[in-house]
Amino acid sequence: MSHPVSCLSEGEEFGSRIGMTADSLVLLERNRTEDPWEMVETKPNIEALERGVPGLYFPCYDMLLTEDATWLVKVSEASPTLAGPMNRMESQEEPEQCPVIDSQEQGLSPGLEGQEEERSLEQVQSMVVGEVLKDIETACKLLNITPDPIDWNTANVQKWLLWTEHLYRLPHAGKAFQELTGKDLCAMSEEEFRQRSPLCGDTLHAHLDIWKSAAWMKERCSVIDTKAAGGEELWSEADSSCSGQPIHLWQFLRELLLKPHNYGRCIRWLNKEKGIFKIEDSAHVARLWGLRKNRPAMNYDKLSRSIRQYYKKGIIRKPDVSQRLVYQFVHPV
DNA sequence: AATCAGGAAATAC
DNA sequence: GTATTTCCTGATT
Repeated sequence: MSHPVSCLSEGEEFGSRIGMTADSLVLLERNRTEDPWEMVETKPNIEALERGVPGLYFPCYDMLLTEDATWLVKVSEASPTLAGPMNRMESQEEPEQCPVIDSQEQGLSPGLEGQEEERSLEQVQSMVVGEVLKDIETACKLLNITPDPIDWNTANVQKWLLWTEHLYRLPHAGKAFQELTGKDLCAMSEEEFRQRSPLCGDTLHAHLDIWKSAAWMKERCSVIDTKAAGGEELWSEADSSCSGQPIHLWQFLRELLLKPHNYGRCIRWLNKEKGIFKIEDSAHVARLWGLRKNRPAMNYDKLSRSIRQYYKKGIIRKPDVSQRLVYQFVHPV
């Protein structure tokens, strides 16, 4: 499974740039799990299958590989939150959102009234792409790196490698890419990746390919959006990842809690209204926090000490009936 | 053995 | 100065 598919018959620059390798696409679904750190088995996890549109699963990949990329633009129109960098807080208010519903609600392709099949296809496509972009954005927040690999410094590259390796249970290959910047990385062919890392170079290359494509899409969408909307209000809902200030632990915990889809197995609400949450996997949460803050030695002992500092500040407290690993936000939102 | 509670000092910004 | 991070002692689950 390691020959790049020359995609996109209409070979304009859009298409060829967007085109992902066959590897990338296989990776997209093979390796996605709800909680990367918890991954025990590699199972296909495409929600389309679980939600009962089996017939559309494979065709959508054909489309990804062969169609021109106008649907990507539609995605950007349907999901303005994807357009600007880091500004999709609002869509994450709904923990278990369904991208298909999203698309319908936001009026995806209103001009296709008669063509149910095409419409469904587009829904699945936008869903898949949306999920990928969402994952990338999540990873960016987590690692505190930019979505576009071209901007990465050597430290960012190492972080990404560490993350990707951990995410997909790859052998550690960071050393082979030690002194490379994102720019270097982006310029490398799949072959060069394999030379650096015979074991997983192709996989890493494929993943980087996905990131590159996503960044390119994002940039294009934001250009379109800026033209259309005058570039205003894209930054209105500044979240912790673009506010410039270093993130606070309580904010970070809130972010994890906001994404049960991704982190529900390591931290979850016991009572969202009261702000009571439970850390289900202390080591895991600590690892994520350490990753975010560049503290490789972070552990739950230290993380919990930081939480306890919040007691006297009135940010977090122990619930009335104290339970192990259970805390409560003093001011639930 | 893992968590919890704080004091105290170190560190990053 | 703030917000942790690091380290530690002792208590609790």
